[in-house]
Amino acid sequence: MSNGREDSTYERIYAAVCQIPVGCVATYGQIAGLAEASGPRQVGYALHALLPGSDVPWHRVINAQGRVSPRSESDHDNVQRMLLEAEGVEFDSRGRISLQRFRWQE
DNA sequence: AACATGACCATTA
DNA sequence: GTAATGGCCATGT
Repeated sequence: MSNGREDSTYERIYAAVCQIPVGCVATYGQIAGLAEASGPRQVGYALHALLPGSDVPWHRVINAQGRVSPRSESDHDNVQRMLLEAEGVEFDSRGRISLQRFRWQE
């Protein structure tokens, strides 16, 4: 455990993900830049560690290919697509998102 | 301390 | 357009 205030890299990543507006998506590399993370790998790692009981919209984070990243369990990726569709994000016939239209641009 | 793993990205074929 | 390789760094054993 740690003290009440966490200055970990994860905290910055969570904050960046929370900043993503509804109906938009962001890539791991983009989050890494906003969160000042050392690399996109740590973003994915942070999200994997945050899964249970988090108010962070992790489903709005996708990879640079505009696709949902395949994680250990195949169930979760299906959920992510459903959540995005519920927020207004449209998927391609192959389950791909048009970054040109839905990518979060500050 | 070292090794192996991981929800990635960019380049190359 | 897809598939494969190397490099990035933090985490757990």
